[in-house]
Amino acid sequence: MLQPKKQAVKKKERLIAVIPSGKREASPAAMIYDVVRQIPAGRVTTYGAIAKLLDLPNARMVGHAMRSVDDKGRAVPAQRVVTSSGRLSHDSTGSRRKLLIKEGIQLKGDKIVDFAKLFWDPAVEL
DNA sequence: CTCCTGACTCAGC
DNA sequence: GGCTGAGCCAGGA
Repeated sequence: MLQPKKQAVKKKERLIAVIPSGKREASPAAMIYDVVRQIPAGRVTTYGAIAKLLDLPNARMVGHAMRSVDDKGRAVPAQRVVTSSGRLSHDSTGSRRKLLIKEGIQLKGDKIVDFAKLFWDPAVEL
């Protein structure tokens, strides 16, 4: 999947500890929001990484969670979440791309330059 | 409650 | 590197 992975250690427990009590595993979406919110500016992660961290069988729900959040106007940096190929998906107006660039991330078209270096692995960093 | 859709990913060509 | 098809689930209608 991803090369820069140092150690694919599951730190689910640790992550959950960071999540405000009350949410927990009430709904997978809630945990996803928390993870995404912890992505530092200037770094990016993938749907798959998050899905793996939370032991979700498919990364699709991560995207759906983002979508829902977006509709709700939630404060979640969805622009820092990309596909496993390091590309932006469904960047309707290119607004996400702009945000990333503003954070110092270089993009070639819809693909992230040095994706491997900018990749932020929640399982390792968290 | 059932059906449909979809911010994805992986294996195969 | 790119395209195609299939699998996976949650949330909305």
